[in-house]
Amino acid sequence: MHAYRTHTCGSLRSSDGGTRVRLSGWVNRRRDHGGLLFLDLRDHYGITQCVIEPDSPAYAEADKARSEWVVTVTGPVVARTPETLNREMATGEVEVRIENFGVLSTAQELPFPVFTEAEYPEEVRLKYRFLDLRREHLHRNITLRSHVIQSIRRRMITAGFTEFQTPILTASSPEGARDFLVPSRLHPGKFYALPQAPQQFKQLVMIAGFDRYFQIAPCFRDEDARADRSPGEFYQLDLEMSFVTQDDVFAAVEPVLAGVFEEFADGRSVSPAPFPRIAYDEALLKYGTDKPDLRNPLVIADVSDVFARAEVEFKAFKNKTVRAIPAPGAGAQPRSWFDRLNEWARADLGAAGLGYVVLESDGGGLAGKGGIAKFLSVEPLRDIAARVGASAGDAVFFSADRKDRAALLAGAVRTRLARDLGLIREGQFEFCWIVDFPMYEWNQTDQRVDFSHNPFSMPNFDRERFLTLGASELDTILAMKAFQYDIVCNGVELSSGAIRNHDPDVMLKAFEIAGYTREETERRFSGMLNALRYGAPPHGGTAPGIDRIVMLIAGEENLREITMFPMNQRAEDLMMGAPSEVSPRQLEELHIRLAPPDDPDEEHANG
RNA sequence: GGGGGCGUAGCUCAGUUGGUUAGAGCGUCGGCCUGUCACGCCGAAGGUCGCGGGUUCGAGCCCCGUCGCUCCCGCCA
Repeated sequence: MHAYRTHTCGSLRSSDGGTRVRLSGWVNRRRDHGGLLFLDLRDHYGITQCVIEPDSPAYAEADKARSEWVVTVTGPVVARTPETLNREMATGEVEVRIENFGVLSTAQELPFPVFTEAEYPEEVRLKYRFLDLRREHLHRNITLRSHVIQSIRRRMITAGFTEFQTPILTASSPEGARDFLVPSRLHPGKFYALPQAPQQFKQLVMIAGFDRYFQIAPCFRDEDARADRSPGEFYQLDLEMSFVTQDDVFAAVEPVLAGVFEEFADGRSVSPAPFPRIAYDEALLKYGTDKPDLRNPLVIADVSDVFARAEVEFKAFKNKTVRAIPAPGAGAQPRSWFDRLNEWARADLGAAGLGYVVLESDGGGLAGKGGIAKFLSVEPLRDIAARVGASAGDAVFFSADRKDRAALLAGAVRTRLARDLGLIREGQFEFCWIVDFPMYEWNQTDQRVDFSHNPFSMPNFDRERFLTLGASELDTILAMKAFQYDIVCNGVELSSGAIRNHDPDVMLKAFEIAGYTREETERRFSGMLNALRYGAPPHGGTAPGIDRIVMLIAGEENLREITMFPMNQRAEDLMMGAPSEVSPRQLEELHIRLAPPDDPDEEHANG
């Protein structure tokens, strides 16, 4: 007989009846009937009911077993009678009669039971993560994560990509998020940084001639957490390709993502490739965000010109950007529903207010009721209705503000309306590319030009003209687009990518426009610029977030549900006790002296 | 750095207008029970009401402060 098991706890069926087997696992539940003891044995693969009677020689030993003890049992597989089989369990048609019983490991009373999916506080779940991971739901999510990554890797390799590892200890980068720093022992006063992304390395891989690179890459950023943003560390499907246009990148990525989502769709539909391409400006206008949820059927329209007309005398909307959001069927909602939305917009969104009008049929025509209806005569009302595709029985909401704020407010209203009215098409994965991001933006506070997103993106602009742009051509500079794109699924930004700037002259000019002198750019990005001067192929790529892909597939709202050992919101690992203090000797070796923030207790103790 | 929510038994939660000894379910422990599978029945143990201060004859409840968890804003090229 095998030392620990001949079968797993998920494998036995009625066809195994009569076989003498050995199982090992955790005691999931213990049901003591006095004259009959049931022990449900659980391992990674499933649960099998084991049973023993008091006259059995092994009874005394088996009777001691408690929840979550690790035990091993030997005995024959017995088909259950029709009255006693359990169709809820995969192994429910059999049970194992315990003839030999051994305890491999005992367990203290658990801080929370692991055989239910009840909700427990994060603090407890994280401190005892190894117990939480025993629970079916989390156990399944983590296994799913592994399968998703395996599928991605297989598809990437099939598509002709090669996986390479890039360094974890690297140099601090001057742009972007805060770095995690690692002190150098050999170089007093100097630090490594953990990579925020392998951005520069993957470009160097292209310059080195490897053509198609990918990596399930760990990334580190010392920024505050969100439900969909881990503190500290996360993984990206990092990829880069040589001799490609933006469309070539899309064509390579679409089948991989669509394929993975279809593989794990489990009845949900996936938007077919090619995914829709939506220009950044168009996304802000129609959806009020650069990461639109296309499961939401509502489309925003600009109606600024309608309120600018002389005949429309509504001062609050004059000289503002006004966006209209349709609310299909909302005419049936009570007044209180509109008031609640208005109050929400004021309190939560900081809006001055949320205008609305309810559309009614008036003979053959259209009439407005409620909200700002009295300011809208038939003509403007009809125009607004036509633009958002609304008709009698619908309502239309308005956001009015400076252009950027009006767009974002309209986007928030669009999302809220679709949720409240039950319009979101659940059970779908709706992908899109957001393209034509602006290369630069105006920094109102500092009165200067900033990079809008990624400073290493190639401007979508004539090269010779770009090199001669003057500071006075601000309108041209701010109107310029970049070969920069995001991929979005169900309102979740999965990745940003770009066709990179592989031309050193264009890069120096790009930074000059953003206020860097030539010398400064040469100094800060010397490694990259140097490499570009030795024959760099045109190249580009993207980096979809693995965690967010798994979140979408698993249908989870929080990264902790799909991460094996997550940190809490304050970037602490409660199980391992990280971050932790280190010994004076370690600090000495690293040439580090601490200067912690003032601690009143400390002062008191010293004083 | 800022804002919202939460904090009562190991866990999930109830706790009225401030009023006697702070309760229930699950879990744990003990007893009974031969077909359960969320087994059932009986009993027991288990509490710094997050912490500190205040108001009051009296505080889980009211006030002030503080800590922790969480969600959001800032931040995340």
